[in-house]
Amino acid sequence: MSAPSDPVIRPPDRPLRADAARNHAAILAAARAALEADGPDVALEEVARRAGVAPSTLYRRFAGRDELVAAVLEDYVAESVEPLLARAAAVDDPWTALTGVLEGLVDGVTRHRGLLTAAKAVGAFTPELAARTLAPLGELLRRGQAAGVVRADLEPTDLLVVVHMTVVTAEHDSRRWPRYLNLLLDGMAARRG
Amino acid sequence: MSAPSDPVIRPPDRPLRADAARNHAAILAAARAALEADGPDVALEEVARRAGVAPSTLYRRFAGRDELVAAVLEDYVAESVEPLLARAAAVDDPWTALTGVLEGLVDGVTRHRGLLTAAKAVGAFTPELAARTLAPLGELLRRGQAAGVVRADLEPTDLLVVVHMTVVTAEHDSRRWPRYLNLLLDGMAARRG
DNA sequence: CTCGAAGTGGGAGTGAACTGTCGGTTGAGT
DNA sequence: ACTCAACCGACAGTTCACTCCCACTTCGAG
Repeated sequence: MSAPSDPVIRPPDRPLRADAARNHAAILAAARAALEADGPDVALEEVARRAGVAPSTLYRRFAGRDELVAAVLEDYVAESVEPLLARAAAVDDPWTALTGVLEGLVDGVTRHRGLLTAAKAVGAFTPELAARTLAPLGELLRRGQAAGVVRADLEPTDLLVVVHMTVVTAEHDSRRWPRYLNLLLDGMAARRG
Repeated sequence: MSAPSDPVIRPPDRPLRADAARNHAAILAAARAALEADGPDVALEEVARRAGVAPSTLYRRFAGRDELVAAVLEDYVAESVEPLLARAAAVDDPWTALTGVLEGLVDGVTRHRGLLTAAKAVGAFTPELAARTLAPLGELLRRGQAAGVVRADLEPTDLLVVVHMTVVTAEHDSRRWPRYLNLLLDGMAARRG
């Protein structure tokens, strides 16, 4: 019942060996690509194939599908979403900041539908992860409402819902989502008195 | 290589025997229920179990998963969607007719997410099926535009997109979709002035 | 009511697709 | 040069789609 070389619980002090780190990164990249190309249910075998490693190696790095998807998601958020949110926070005009971040989110997510679907399926959206994006998003919303350009009854989660709504339109026509986002933005703008 | 008793290609002149027809209906009903309860990937074995028939009977009635899902979808459209469209066509006020049908569609589809997901996965949305709903929908849209209450640049497929957008909000909170539909309807109404 | 045909049950079985594990081997780091 | 982390390939085990078979039941035409 001991753990001879437990792949999951890894002492954070000892760094990965060079080749192991390479594989780790290759698997993450391969998983992201595979989720897009082959859908949210890709076989881990296929991910391993794309990464150029044996399936057993994948299982040594990640305990299973859940952990792999969670890692890919974490990777994506840290690399794409958070910088976007940070840039938006630096924009002066609240409306521009808000629409810009929504456009950026939709644009990114439409290119990672497979990942997001898989993440939902395995429950990779932890409260912590959600909070990390909702907090800055809520701040943008608050600024817009304070400036009187955004409807007062909107909540931070509404913004995620709006992103989700816009993203699904890409299934019908991948190039017309700005049209539908504008439809929603129309509804979100404060009513002119 | 001959076909001793080919289960799929059935002479359309000879009707099903009473018990066979019963099973056919039971399987369709069971499949619909199973798709909701167990998700779009339910095992056909499970469907057969729910229907109270042997797996072999299911395969005798339907060639495979694709055909079963297509039949369930066809059934659903004929039974729920088309009557709804027909009722809306009889409503006098164009705006009421349009919003009513959109609400009805969303309400129905949110209760059949599994079916719709499965249908998408197996490509059961044939152009013919789409046309059967798009034609009446387009007519409702045309009436609204003629009356000047709906934005002129909307197209029939936009209405399906709007339904889809609204339906996905149910994943976040199953009871708040009217809120988001209203957001969209705001954007769809003709600009006053 | 009778009888042939249509339909069914259920089990055994094939093959494919995956997940996850094991033991021997390689090569990175010291 | 030596050792152990990390690798690979093979494989056990599962699940599921779909097929085949045949004795049995049920239907419905005459």
